[in-house]
Amino acid sequence: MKIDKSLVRTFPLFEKMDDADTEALLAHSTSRRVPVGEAVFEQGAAATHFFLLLHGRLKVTQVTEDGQQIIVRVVHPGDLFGFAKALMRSDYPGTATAVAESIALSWPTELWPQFVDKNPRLAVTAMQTIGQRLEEAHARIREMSTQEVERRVAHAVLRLAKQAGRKEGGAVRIDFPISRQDIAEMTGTTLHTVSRIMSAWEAKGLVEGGRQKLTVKDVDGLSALAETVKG
Amino acid sequence: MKIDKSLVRTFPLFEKMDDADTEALLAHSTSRRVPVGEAVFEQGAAATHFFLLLHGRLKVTQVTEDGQQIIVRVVHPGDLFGFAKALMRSDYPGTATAVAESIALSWPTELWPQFVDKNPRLAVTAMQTIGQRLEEAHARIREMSTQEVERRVAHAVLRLAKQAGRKEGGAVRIDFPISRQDIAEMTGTTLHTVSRIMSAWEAKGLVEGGRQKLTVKDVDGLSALAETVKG
DNA sequence: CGCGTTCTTTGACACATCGCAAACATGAGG
DNA sequence: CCTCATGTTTGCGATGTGTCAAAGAACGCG
Repeated sequence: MKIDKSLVRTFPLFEKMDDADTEALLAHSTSRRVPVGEAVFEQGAAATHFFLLLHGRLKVTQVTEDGQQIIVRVVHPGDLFGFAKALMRSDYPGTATAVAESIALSWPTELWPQFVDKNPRLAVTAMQTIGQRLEEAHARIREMSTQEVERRVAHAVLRLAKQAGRKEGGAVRIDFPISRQDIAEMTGTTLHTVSRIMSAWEAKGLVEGGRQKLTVKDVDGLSALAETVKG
Repeated sequence: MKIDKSLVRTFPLFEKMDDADTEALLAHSTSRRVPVGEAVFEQGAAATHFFLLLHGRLKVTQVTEDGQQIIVRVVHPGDLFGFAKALMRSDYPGTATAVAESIALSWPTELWPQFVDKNPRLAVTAMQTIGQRLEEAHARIREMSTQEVERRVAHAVLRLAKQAGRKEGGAVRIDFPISRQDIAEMTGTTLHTVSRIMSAWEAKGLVEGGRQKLTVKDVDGLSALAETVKG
């Protein structure tokens, strides 16, 4: 799979890995196409594989006991995901669903220890990733504890713009279909409130919305809003 | 230090470790007494050591850019804490402050790799711990996204009762000084709201409060409240 | 033992946000 | 090209929670 290899090479994770090792890793992988709306794995299922997203976009969601859904994170190309086993879990804590046509590589979890053994760098990266995720989670808790909805939404949108933004002139378009509902589930609010807020922003010329579309027209303006100390 | 060793032995972390290894670990450690209000380490400081709480109780806090504080977690005896380096971080993400007279063991972070090497079980436990923490963080995000304050507070109190509860007849007293402010910072609300809620609970006979004191008198009742689907 | 600090309780009020409901827009598929 | 499903906008009323303010209670310290 030549295409895979050259693509994989562009990811930070494999940057410092030599060709032989990369090859070895890929040799054991299975590539899988995931159409929009389909899940790579479901919350609670036995964690049989871990994954690397080659192309596309996924959202990882969790459902609460009483049926409400939240988006835990968005998976971008180059991200490792679903490595529950590295954390000594036997099942997936969330559901990973494609929001855009995606391609993912997968490995059986049993292979994880070998890989780590053979390539300590992988372990380090994995640790860093997990550390980052923990930090992100805490940042989100901090936000939800102390900030009003508008600022939270602003942060979320800016984050998306940074991670999945596509420059279009002075504006940045978010590169995959995302609904108000999605943003609401990422920020702990309702789609109604998100819609209202974004309408206001649109009036101010900060963003431009559309059905499952979102473009940030004034990054600085939105940043200012996100950082504003109330009062 | 015989006392340390026999105490340490009671912790799950060392349960399956043989005496020689335990001894070796302890040999490199430094024991430190932490009076109430004092910090073991501060947010942003270089992560020079990692720790094990022997006795007492700590709270780990973070301050937001605009000065608000949140409690990230409570550290109980037997817990490993401050191992930022295991996550490839060079500084501590939060501040650990004693809320009760405490004793902690510490090791230089440089020793971490050796320990892990020598005792793989430690690595596994550490991973599990981190996994748990990530999960807890997500659970908290879920709660904050979907539940009203009263349920969140109920959950927080029940968690504390489980982790730091001391049976007193049918009731469970939380075994360290905790203020309404603390609970507010754990649940993302204000001390006023917490106070109001707990007054209501007290009227219903669910809990009994006092200055920095809290006793759950009716665990089942409170649990019911925590799980209640609104409506 | 009394003083002052810290923590807690309570009231009144404002307001952000949710819930409900209905109209509207957009894009996909026949 | 029309129609239906899905996503979006908007209004209105209800209300949970934050904010401000002040009094009261508990504890530590001199």
